[in-house]
Amino acid sequence: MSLRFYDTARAEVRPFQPLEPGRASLYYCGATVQGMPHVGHVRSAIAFDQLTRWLEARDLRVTVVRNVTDIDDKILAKSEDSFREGAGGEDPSVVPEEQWWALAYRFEREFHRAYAALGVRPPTYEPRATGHIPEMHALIQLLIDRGHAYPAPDGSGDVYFDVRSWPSYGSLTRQDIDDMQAAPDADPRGKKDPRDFALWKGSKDTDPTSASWSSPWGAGRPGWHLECSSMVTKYLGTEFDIHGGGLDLRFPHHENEMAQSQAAGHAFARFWMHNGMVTYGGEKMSKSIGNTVSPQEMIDAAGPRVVRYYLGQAHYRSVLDYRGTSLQEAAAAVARIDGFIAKASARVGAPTRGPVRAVDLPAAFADAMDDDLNVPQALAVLHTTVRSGNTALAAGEDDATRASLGAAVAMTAVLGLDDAGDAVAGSAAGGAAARALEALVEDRIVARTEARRARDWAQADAIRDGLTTAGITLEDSADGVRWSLAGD
RNA sequence: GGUGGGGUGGCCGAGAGGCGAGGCAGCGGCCUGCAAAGCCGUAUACGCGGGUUCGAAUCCCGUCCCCACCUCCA
Repeated sequence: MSLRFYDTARAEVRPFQPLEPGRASLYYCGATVQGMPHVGHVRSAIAFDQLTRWLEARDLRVTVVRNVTDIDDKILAKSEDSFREGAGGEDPSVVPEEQWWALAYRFEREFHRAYAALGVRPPTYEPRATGHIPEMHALIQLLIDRGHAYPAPDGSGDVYFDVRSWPSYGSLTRQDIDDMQAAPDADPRGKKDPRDFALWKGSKDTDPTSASWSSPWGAGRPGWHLECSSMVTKYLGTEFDIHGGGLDLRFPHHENEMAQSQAAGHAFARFWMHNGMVTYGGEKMSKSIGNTVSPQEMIDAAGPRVVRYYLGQAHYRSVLDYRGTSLQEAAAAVARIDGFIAKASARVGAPTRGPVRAVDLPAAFADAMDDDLNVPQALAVLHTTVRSGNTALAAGEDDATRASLGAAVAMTAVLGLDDAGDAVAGSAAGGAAARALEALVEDRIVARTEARRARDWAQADAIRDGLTTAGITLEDSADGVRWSLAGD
């Protein structure tokens, strides 16, 4: 079977044929950098990182563009708040008297830190909204010329998209404008229809001058949806393969994006892919509810590899409910995989790492990934490989061990576990402290081995218990004693 | 009100007409001086009620419940 993905626009899984043979173009929505990243942001990035890795394994050259929304209402509001008397106070995430652009850039760096820690490879390019004002102006003008946008008649300087002028508005989410529930607090301003959305927002007196750009319709700043349409077209063209993002972006963001791009005459995305939400106690994790867990909290608790495994283990479209025991369970699974990789590498040598190609992977794994990235099923193949590898290892069958090791390492690379943390626990971690630790542990292991040879079990166990208390686990085997740090 | 997605064994989580995915936890065994790790074995699982079928977790009808989106949100 060949590659197939679920396309939100058609609500079905269908075969994926790249627009251009041998290449694929992917645009997915990054963050509005108005605060610290939370787990949901990172899950989305991991999902599209897995997609990218799989497309590459299928021999496609992938161009990935992920935007940074660095100007919006919340960014401006938070910056304004930081100039209030006593701003910040006990909240360490607030920097007093911080300009909006400084705030946006500070959080952009936090996102990069989180992505990097979890092995999300950087996209090919990461454009910022504020860097594409001329492209947005051109698109607005095109929409006005084609009769799908209009400057507000109330003198606000706003320019709106005219949803009633675009018959297929609502088609991405299969909604009829007339059936939609009107927002209770919607401000109609100068809109012809309450569903009309801002392409350009006229400056208000209270806006900082640094957040205002001149335009043919008056000074102002970009509307949210417009940036993506402009940047997609600039970097990937008027038609491209896949547009991704979180499920909550389907409406209104992606609906509006699709409407304005297609109304401008662009074919736009061939596939729309959306990842499921992360919930906490059954409710969507979100800033407005306040039930968020930060990636950093998870990393501190379980290490980056375990967090990567946890967030990437469920199917990307399903809801992922975080519970207190989630990370422990993931840690046990990762320890099993890592334990095999470490022991097998010690026995037959570490496999050479290079680009992973689907044809070199177990067929069942490749089939699962081809089928709309069925990661849970792919993981089952990985675990089965680990089990047979352990059996081969115990039986001293080096060729079989080597085969399982190579397959396991390749599969972890596709899933992105290779870039998150270090696979080899204990020893060789680098650095003076690590070398010192290794020397000390090895010394204790030698002492214990001598005690065991002398059948002095009390002494041998005392040494092992001492190491256990220090968080070091010993494993005896025919090939010698292996040690590892707990939780590593 | 509209539009999507769900309810699978103690827990997580695939599957979508017929050999009970995989992981975690548990139990029994092998291995071990004892452990750890590993291996083997181990489950009247498919929200509820009907129906179709030789056979249904998978199809059909009905019904209950949950989540997301329709306002900023990954």
